[in-house]
Formats: sequence, structure tokens, C-alpha cells
Amino acid sequence: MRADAVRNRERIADIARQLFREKGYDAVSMDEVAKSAGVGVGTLYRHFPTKEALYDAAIQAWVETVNAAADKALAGEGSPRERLLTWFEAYVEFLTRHKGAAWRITSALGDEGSPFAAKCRTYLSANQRIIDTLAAEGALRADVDAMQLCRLVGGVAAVVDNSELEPAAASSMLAVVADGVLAG
Amino acid sequence: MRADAVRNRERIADIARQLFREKGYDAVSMDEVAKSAGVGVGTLYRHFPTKEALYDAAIQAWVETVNAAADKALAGEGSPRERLLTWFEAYVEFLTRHKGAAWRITSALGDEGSPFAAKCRTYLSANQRIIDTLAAEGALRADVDAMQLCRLVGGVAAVVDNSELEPAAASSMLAVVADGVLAG
DNA sequence: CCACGATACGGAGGGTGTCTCCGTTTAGCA
DNA sequence: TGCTAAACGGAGACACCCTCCGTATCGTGG
Repeated sequence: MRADAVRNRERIADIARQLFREKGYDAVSMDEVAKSAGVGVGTLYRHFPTKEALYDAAIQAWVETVNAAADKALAGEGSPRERLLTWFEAYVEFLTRHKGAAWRITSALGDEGSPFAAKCRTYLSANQRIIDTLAAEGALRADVDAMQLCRLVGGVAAVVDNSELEPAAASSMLAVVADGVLAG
Repeated sequence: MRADAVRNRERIADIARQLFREKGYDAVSMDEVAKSAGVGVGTLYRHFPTKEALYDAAIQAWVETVNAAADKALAGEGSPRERLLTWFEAYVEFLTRHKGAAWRITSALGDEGSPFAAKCRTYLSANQRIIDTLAAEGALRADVDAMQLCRLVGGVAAVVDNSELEPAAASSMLAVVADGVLAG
């Protein structure tokens, strides 16, 4: 790739990240991203074939830290319930950091063709590690799997994001899910 | 209202109901509804000021049966857990009967300005009755409210609808929520 | 039965969105 | 420095929701 192309690609992704984060997916148009980045829409579409692909690139950076968050939750000293809740809250915080991301990513679970498929795999494997660790301590009900957990917590995150709920409201819903998952 | 207007209004709502049910909200355009109903788009918009208002009218009928479903769940003979699960499954079945409805309605919880506000109130009061009844038997944790329950189960319904999950997958997620809500 | 005013109808077109196509410009190598 | 492959920009195709207004129809009072 030519040097100017690399520069443009990065500038576009940066600008898009800011815009999506401030305004949410639907409220940002491709024309707006192009104008803000000082390029034509053609350039936008050469680098990112669809709006969703641009979104995927824009939110890439923070997804990559998810495994660190899982490590941190597991390394905690509390009861299984406390560690599970720590993880759930981190997970919801991640998913709601960009407006509209929670629902888009949770919707893409199980859809290999989605532009978000790679992010879903990251999330699924992080949840799997949580499950494996807590199951080894005998704290989990037997029939819980990573996909189910992603969907449950993703559903909560989507609702929290959409209705712009207080952290306390999110926590009380997560407590319900955690208790349900821990129940024998 | 003139007789032809009444006929048109009903035909439009009927056609729209079928189309929305088959294809989901986003995949049905107003032009398509107008063409299928054999009217111009102007007529559509005189009867229903926005697409969401048309959707609201199209899914009106089944919403009205939600209270009957709550009665039926409460009249059951099983344990609190069994009755709660019966209600949850009926609730999810309602919300997923029209593709796209679960997320739209759950998103509208707490938004009085939404075209779905009336439907939300119906759902909230039905959930409140469930809570009151089970709380009187001492089966529920103290801090559960109807809004929280609507959001939790609505989130599950939205995920089930979006990913077209099997009933078994829905049931296992609902079991988690039910156990979490019942846990003391 | 008819004439006429109120009501309802149809569809062209405005505004905005995503995405494509292609003539023009530019980077980078020989 | 000259050439070619790569990248650029933006007009415009297409689809969507919704508005506007000239035309057609209903239904009532004479």
C-alpha cells in the first residue's frame, strides 16, 4: 500500500472512532466521516467496503484489551460470585463504550459472515475462560456455555446502552444473571 | 371517517401485519406496503403518520392478549419457578412473534414519547402482577421490579429473535434469569 | 335525483442515506 | 525526470421515509 493510502486509512479510522463514540452508529453518515477526514467518499469505500466494516475497524483497539480484563477479573481475590460480577461489569463497560456497539456485536454472535465475527470470537473465548475457571471450582451450574453467557450479558449491555441506564441499574440486572448462572 | 377511509385503514393494517410478520420491520418499505394494499403512499401516511405508528397498529391485536397470558401463567399449579418460567416463555413467544418487535419494544421501555409507549405499559403491568403474586408467596428476591424484569426478559427475547434461536436455547437462558430472580 | 362541499386519494418529488463508477491526480521506481 | 500503477474525489444511481397538492369520490341538503 502506498504511503498516502496508509496515512489516509489511519486518519479515517481515527476520525470515525471519535464520531461513532460521540454520536453512535446510526447518527454518523459516511459523508460526514469523509468530510471530517478531508477525503472523498470514494476513498472511504476503498479502505472500508461497508459502513459496518468501518465501524469494525474504528472499535478495534478497545476490543483487543478484553482478554486483559478477563485476566484481571479472574485474578481477583473474592468469591466466585464477586469475580463473576467483576467480569460482567467489565464486559458491559466494554460493550457500551461505543453507543450502539453492544447490540450490533451481540446480534452478530453465531453469524460467521458478519464483519464483527472476529470480535465475537474474542468475546466468546474470554467468556469460555471465565467459565472454565469457575467451573473448576465447582461454582457453576453444569449447562452454562460461553455463547449463552455472551448472549445474556450482551442482551443486558444492549438494553443498558440503548436506554442509557445508570450503572446501578446495570449492576442489579447483572446480579440476577450471575445468581442464575451460579445456582446449582 | 368516510366509509372508504375505514376500509382502507383496515386493509392497510392487515397487509402490513402480514408483511412485517414475514419479513421483519426493516425489510418492509412503506412503498411495498402501499403497493401491496393497492393504495398510494399518501394514503398510508394519512392513516399512520410514521412507519413506527403503522407498525404499532399492525401488531396491536396480539398485544391485547398479554394479560390473558399472565393470568394463565399465574393460575398454573406448579412451583413458583415453574409458573415464572411459563410466564417468561409466553412473554418471549409474544415478543418474537413479529420479527424485530422484541428489540423495538424493549428499547422503548421508559420512553414515554415512543409510539410503543402504550404497549410498554401493558407489558409492565403484566410483569408487575407476576411479581406481586410471587412476592406474596415469599418466592422472590426483594429488589426485583417490573421494569428490570421487562428489560431482562426483553433482552433475551431480542437476542432469540435476532439470531433465530431454537426454543431450547431460549429456555435455557430464561432458566438462568428465573433462578436469578428467585434466588433469595 | 342532483349539486356541491368536505373528505380521501395517488403519486411525483424533496431530503438524506449507502455505495459505485470513472476521469483525474499523485507516489515511487527505473 | 518520465512512466505506470495506485489512490483520489465527487457526481450520481438507487432506496428509503415522508410531504404536498391537484384530482376523485363520498354523502348530504335541497
